[in-house]
Amino acid sequence: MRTQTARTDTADRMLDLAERLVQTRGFNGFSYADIASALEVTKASLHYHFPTKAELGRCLIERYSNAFTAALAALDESGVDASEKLRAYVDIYAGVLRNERMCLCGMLAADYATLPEPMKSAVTRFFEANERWLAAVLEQGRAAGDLQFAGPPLEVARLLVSSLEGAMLVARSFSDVSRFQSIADRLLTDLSTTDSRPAPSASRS
Amino acid sequence: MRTQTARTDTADRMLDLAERLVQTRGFNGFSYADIASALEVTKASLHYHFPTKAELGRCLIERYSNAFTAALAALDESGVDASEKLRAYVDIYAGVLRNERMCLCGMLAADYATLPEPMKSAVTRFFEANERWLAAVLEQGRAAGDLQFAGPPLEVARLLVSSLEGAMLVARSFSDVSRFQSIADRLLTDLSTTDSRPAPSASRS
DNA sequence: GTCTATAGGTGGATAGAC
DNA sequence: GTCTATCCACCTATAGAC
Repeated sequence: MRTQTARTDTADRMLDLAERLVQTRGFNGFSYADIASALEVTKASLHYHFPTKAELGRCLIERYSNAFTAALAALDESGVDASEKLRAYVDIYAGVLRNERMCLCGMLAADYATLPEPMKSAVTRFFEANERWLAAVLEQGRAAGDLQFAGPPLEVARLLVSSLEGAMLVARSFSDVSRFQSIADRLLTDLSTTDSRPAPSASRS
Repeated sequence: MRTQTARTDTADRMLDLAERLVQTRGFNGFSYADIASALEVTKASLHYHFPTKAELGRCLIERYSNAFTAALAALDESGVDASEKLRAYVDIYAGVLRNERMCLCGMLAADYATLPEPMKSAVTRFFEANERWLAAVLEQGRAAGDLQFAGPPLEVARLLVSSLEGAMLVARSFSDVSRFQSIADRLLTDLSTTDSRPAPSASRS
């Protein structure tokens, strides 16, 4: 256990700011100088904690992924049903957007071609972990009868991750969280067993 | 009418390459030097045609939006039904992704916070134009009975634009077009009147 | 662990010749 | 319309003192 050092030490404060800068401006849209001046330290001090920008980026994804994993695990332990889990999952995204940020890994997916290799694989692993968690929730929800959808849960999970990332991306450029919320609500409604959409009019062959 | 000058003049070749660079690396992920060396001209020559990077970016969005508008207008004049229009719309996106690119404006939406003002408004106008066109197609398709969905067409249009942008973004990081295609197919199926999904099991109150 | 100082390179952009 | 040459601000990164 940590003794008496500050709750947020220097490296954490650096990561906090770097994270916000990546989420708002992209990995190629900020510099060590931006962080240094905002925290009133020198660039050299930054390089002491994070020798290269690639290493800083890798640490950012690691921390972000761990926080996400922990949040999803907490949801699993909460004992709520699948549709409530999906709602809570969407709320995580909405919270990021309310801070005028894009998902860290969604932003890095845009910068993907310019990223160093360790960051690339960390980004796709983030998406895969999200998809796996969602697929499990979807499967559980369908079995329990509180969700309905056709086909493999993993396919629906991929639709959800991609659609939510895209909804954040577009909504942020309009500075309009309700654009995201409206899309997310529609996605969740389509999975709900208590919606009121018209029944399909015909089956094939 | 253009006389005997080259089919693709210098400025067009510059735009072609700049477009590809933005779509793959983002607006902050390339430089005038990248374009100059690839085309074997000097940076000064680039600055003759496009005085600033902001102006180059503005021209890129303008050209891209015009091409998109023309493609959608051609679809309108083709006389195909709404669901075929949606399929063709998705195919435009798929073609971009097959070239290992992200949608230009989707990429710029990620870079949004770092863009000069003229580029920002051009990006959101692109999204709005897409949403308007899709909303009209959706409305027409629902009236004709070959599409089904609940609520305002504009809401569904926004879901489609955001989801397709997000699906491109994520699929590109996996270098996997089938990831996009599977999501797009599912979105179209959900709008189709000839699908085979299970009927809703209950109506609210 | 933080600093000063600086290396070595690249960014966008301009002047002026041809 | 394209070139050479150059400016200067900024970039990531390092050396070495404290």
